[in-house]
Amino acid sequence: MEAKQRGNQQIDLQHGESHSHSPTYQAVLRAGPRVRPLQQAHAQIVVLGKHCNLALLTKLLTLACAAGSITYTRRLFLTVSKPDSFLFNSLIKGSSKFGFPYDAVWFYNRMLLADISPSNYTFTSVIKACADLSALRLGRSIHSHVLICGYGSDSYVQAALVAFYAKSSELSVARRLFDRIPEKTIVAWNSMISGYDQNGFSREAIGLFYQMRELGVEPDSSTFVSVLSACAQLGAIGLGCRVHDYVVSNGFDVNVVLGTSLINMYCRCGNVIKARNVFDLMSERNVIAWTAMISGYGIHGYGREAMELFGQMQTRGPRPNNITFVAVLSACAHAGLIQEGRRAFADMKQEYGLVPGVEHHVCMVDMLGRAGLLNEAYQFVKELNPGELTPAVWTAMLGACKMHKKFDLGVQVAEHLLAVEPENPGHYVMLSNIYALAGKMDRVELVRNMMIRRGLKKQVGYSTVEVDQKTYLFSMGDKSHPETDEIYRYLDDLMLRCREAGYVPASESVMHEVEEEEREYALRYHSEKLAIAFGLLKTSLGMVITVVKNLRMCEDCHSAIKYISVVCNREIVVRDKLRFHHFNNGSCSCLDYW
DNA sequence: CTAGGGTTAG
Repeated sequence: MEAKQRGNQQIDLQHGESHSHSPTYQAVLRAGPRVRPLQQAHAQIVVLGKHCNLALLTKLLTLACAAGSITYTRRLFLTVSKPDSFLFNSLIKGSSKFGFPYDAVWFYNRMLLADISPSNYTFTSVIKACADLSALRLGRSIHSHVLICGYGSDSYVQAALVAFYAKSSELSVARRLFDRIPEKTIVAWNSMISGYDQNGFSREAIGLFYQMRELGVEPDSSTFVSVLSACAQLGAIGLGCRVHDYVVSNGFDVNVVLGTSLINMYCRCGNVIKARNVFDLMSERNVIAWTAMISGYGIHGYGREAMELFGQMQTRGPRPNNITFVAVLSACAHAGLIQEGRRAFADMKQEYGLVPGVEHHVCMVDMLGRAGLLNEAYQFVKELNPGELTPAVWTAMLGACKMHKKFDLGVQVAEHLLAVEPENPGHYVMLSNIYALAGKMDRVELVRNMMIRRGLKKQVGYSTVEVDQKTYLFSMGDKSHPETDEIYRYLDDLMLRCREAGYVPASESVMHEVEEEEREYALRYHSEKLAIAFGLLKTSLGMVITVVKNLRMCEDCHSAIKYISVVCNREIVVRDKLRFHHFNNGSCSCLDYW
């Protein structure tokens, strides 16, 4: 064995190739993360009989992985006779870093089979792979390997574990682990904050951020990204602006990720102008940044601006991808840009070779349906492959039927949906609304009863409004607020003034409320009306009121708010589940098209 | 002989 090693070394020395400056090693480095040049370098290695040089092979394999060819990497790996821990660690890290989590796990298993002990470095990478796979069971067992091998207090491993449990929706486990870390690194904090954010617990994410600040821990750009995302979800522009100020005044570099996060926050908090400012100032803009900005215009109904930016992207920006086209098509749908939408859908397939998915189909049906082109929308649906006829597509078709009062087709579609997704309360609500519009009140009652019998409840609607950087939450008929009496009195008075100005409340028949109590409160006290009343009470003239609602707005509220904007002479902005409505002087930016 | 980890955007 010793003799053999020495022998190899002698050969290497002969060729002068035993260290990193050898021509072969240089050839591998020059090849970089590109498959073809790597194959050539590999050929050279084989020809020179250097296929036993592990250092060389490790570099080659790492680059093959970085080149994105996991098949080539694996093929090369099988030619290595005695892989060592260094090679395994490099491979596991590379596969998990470059998006091959399955392979990372596979290499990890090979490592164990080869009886090579994993190190803390091994664990960080393989745990990340488990996180990417949301592979809870596997991750748990690797967690126990960690403890057995004595790496339970390695700070890198701990942060990776926190992120892993959070990504596997085990937030309480993640939190318990996090709490037990005596010296929390900034990455541990970030893992927990982003864990909350990614699971929709925006308030918890922000709460933990405040806790971290109180302990004097300095945030970094990754912290900001998660906090801004939480602000975006909540519509918390106050905190969002403060984070932005902090970033700028402390000289943080607004990199492409942070910039995109800011764009998203400003767009979803209602300030597209500031979002565009950030976009224009960014030194690097990738496809995600462009898509975020286009999508931002889209949700505000600024279809022209969205298409203008998309045009620029096509001529001098990064190549649009599937998600870009979701943003483009939905912008077209919200703004009624039918020609542009049809064109984009065709370009997506023909010019860019992209395959439309469910979301694109939904956008198309939605776009055509809203515009009243019901036949074309229906034709579009019928031309889809059976596998593409998802409930989401039918739901879009149903929305169009309801909007344009296509009774027969609407009932047909709704009944189909009820059969496929009997547990989705939204379908019942739609069907009952369609019956109500057709004046078939007995049917309305029937659907309502069916819903009750199946124990289904309409999703609870709530709205939030920010006053003095604090957000207040209201739900329908809510009386939990300490100033409830004042708010209700003010709202009643306000609606009276709206009626005098010509507002006609929607008839009760079009409202679908399951509980008796809800019916009583429904019209007058929908959550957005309460939130707006509170906002008007607490802010001075000239201040814009911004409300965030978790569901779509009903037509009655939409009409009422138009009147409120007149009688109070206020600009009111409402973000509903899908888009923004800017109410001013009695009209809405969506032009009643939403 | 060879590097070095975990967190972050649409």
